[in-house]
Amino acid sequence: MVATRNRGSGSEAKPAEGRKRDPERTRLVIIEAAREEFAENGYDGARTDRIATRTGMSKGVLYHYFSSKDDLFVAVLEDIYQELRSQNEALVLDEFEPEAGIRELIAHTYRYFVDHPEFIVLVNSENLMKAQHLEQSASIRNMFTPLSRRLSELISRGQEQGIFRSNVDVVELYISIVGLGYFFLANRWTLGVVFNRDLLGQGAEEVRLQHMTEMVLDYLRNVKSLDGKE
Amino acid sequence: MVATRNRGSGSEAKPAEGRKRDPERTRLVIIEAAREEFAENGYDGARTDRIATRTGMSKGVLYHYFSSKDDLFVAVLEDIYQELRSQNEALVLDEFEPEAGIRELIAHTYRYFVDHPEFIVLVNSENLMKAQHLEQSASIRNMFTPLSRRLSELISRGQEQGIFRSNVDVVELYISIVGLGYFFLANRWTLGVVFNRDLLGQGAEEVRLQHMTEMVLDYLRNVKSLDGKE
Amino acid sequence: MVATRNRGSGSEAKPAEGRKRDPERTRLVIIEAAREEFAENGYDGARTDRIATRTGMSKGVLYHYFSSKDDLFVAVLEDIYQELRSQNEALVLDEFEPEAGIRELIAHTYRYFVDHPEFIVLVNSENLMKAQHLEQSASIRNMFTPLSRRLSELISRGQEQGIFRSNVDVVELYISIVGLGYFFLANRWTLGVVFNRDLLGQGAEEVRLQHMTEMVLDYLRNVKSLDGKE
Amino acid sequence: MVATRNRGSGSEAKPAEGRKRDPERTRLVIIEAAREEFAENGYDGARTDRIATRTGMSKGVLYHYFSSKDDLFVAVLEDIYQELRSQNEALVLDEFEPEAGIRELIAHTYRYFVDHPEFIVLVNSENLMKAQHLEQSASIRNMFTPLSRRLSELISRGQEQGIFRSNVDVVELYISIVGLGYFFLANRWTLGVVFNRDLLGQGAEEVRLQHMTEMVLDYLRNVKSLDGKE
DNA sequence: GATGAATGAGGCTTCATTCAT
DNA sequence: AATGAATGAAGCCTCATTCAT
Repeated sequence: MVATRNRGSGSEAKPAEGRKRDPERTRLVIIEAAREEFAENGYDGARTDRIATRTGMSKGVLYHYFSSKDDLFVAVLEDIYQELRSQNEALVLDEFEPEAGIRELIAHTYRYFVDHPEFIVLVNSENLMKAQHLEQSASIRNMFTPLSRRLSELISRGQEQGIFRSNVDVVELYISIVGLGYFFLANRWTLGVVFNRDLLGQGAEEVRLQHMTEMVLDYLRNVKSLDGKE
Repeated sequence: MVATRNRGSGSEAKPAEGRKRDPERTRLVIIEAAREEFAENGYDGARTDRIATRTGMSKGVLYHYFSSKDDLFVAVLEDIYQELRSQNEALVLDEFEPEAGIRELIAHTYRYFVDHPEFIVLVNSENLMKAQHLEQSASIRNMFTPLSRRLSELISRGQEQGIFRSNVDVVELYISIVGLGYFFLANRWTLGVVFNRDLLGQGAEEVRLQHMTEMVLDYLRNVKSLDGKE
Repeated sequence: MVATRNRGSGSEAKPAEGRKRDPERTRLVIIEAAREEFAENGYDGARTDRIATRTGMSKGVLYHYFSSKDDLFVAVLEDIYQELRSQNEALVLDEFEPEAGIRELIAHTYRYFVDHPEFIVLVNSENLMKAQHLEQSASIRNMFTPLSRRLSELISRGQEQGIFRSNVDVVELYISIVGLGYFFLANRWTLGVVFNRDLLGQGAEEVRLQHMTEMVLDYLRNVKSLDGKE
Repeated sequence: MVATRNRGSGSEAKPAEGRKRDPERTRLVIIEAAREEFAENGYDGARTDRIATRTGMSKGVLYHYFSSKDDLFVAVLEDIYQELRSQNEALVLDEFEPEAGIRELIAHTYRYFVDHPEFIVLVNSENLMKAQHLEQSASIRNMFTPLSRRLSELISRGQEQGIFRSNVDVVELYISIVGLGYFFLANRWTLGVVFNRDLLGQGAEEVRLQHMTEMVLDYLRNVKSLDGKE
């Protein structure tokens, strides 16, 4: 997202052509470039040289703005998490009926991952390193608790209407919503090989979305409580 | 697994003490060491030096048995997929009632990931590289179609008994079964930060298993078909 | 010294607060900052960034006043040598009896080095570079010949009074006077290690001064000439 | 010295021509090359690339033998101090009459510095860094206490014979013996400029030796004690 | 077969200096 | 005059791989 991404004009990053000496902008250009590089190669596979090349500036500039590759990685992570969160906040769940709200949330979340495949690689990298960067980042800790709360309210409304089950752990639910899409998108290549099925196209993506939406809703719907709890 | 891991004698890996010149064994020791190294650091983060150190042998030996780091990585991947598959095959699904069979499959699969966290890192690494190694590996392509078939049979039995829904895409289902656990286990660190919840302990692991089991079963159970299609 | 250091008001260096556009003053502030930086790190270890930081001004200013790091180093050297010389000149040797004059000179010189440890590092740095900067500096060549002359006069008086030996090479003598203190002060750290003795405190400094004073005076005193020349 | 330097054959360092794969020798070659580079440029001015070039080997080799530039510097320091000490030990002071012994010690020490100008630069560098490397080196701490003892014995003999003064601090004395030569040799370039005298040739070196020998002996000789205290 | 010394390309970072503003 | 962003050469160090022994 790089903070003000797409704000105002549809302006675009890259070498900051035309404008010169705009530190604010330069910083964003660097984060954008780093995001691409880290996304394509992971943390260890990323090269500071290539990040510099992507910015169209010299390598030294990176270090004028960020103290190290690590520091830059943190900035990229903060940026992309910020972006995901603001995407989430753009979705006003309380305008929907409970089931429709869930459907929206699932689709919205999934589409974010489809549109921003960088997120997956960056987050995988960070988990490989046991979240050592995120833990240092004040801006990220607790970042998703607001979303938890809003989801919680949605579920409550559904429960009050008698259409949603009781005993829903919102965090577990959200992890499932994310995980069902994330895992598929992240592991399409190996999954495609072991099942000998083409999972890379848009068709496969839509099939997945439909499947996972059903699964989540079947879990939430109240009917099963009749069968006795599980 | 390293192919014949723990098969035959209860012999154990490492420097192959006592025995000399057992090429077969040496090869396994190397794969074992490489597996650990790749698992802790990912492909790019792994160091051939450290792999050598872990084996207790010299670096030249690695290159005697494997032509490159890439080659070694392929061997490790083949080994661990082989292992997962044989774990799967140890689970004889047709001995179970349909629902119990699903429960077993979910738990079995999940526990494999819990016990072999290497799998996750290795597979993530391979997906970062778009499965370039796996695609070269004859032994892996189609590796999971047998499992698909067996799962399919289990579902069919459930459908015949009227307890499972119709219209189940077995591959999608299996991806969900795996993904619900894998995603959680792989991303525990960042999830823990953004939700400010401790997800690392065994308690959290069990909660997860229970949640995902419910979700999958709720999806499979027939009741919902009454509500009209989803 | 920075030329007019502490001259006139008791004003002090640093960011030149309050006053604006005082090029003369700015120049001095820079030299002062550079002196500290070079003194702490030697020529190669010094950083232009840190010099700028010490001045509280931007790096561009340095290059406005001095054309290069080298140029700045020359300015610092000239400044500190100027300072040493004016310290020397403050000592009016002809007001003393010969022996007392020597004692004063030794103590005065030594105390200068004690109080200005920068001198030692700067001069060592310059010798490492074979005095390439000094040789370009017109203001420094011959700088100490006045002192030689005054020392020479003092010795002559002593010789006339029959208390000092004949055949004294004044330059050699001055080098000894300086060297006996300089070497100790410059190499306290390694000497302390190899002799396992603490040489860093003020106690050790005073012991040294006394020892070297005795040595120089014993050399100058006439008595030995009785023993036959050496 | 590089440990076995000049031992056995008159073999010489450099690229280890002819011989291949002789780690022991390679290590010495590296230390030799590093010694030259550090001696010519000081610690900060030295370049690892140039050290590698001097060895005739690739840069990676340095790091196969030493973990860092720092580590290499320590090795060089240890080597040269070892060398100085063994030079010292080659001088059997108790074979000389007291005064002759002192003369020998002075000349011996001075000539070592003349022949090994590296020593001066290395030690100056180390003092700039406050002996941080030496303090970590077990082999150097206390290295000169044996010499102190031997010098002490020589002085005692002189005192017993009534030709040397009492109250001699051996460490101070030794620092003077070293310092009178070291300071001159180290600072010839700047001294030459400020006194406008050529101090670089062999002539100047010999004049210096003579002057400093006189000075030290005049200090040690007993006569002055008649004059009362100093 | 086995060792580990040696290679050399390339990784991350620094730094004196320049230059647009 | 002054700022500090930008440059690019170079600095220290790493690492997969090769090769003499």
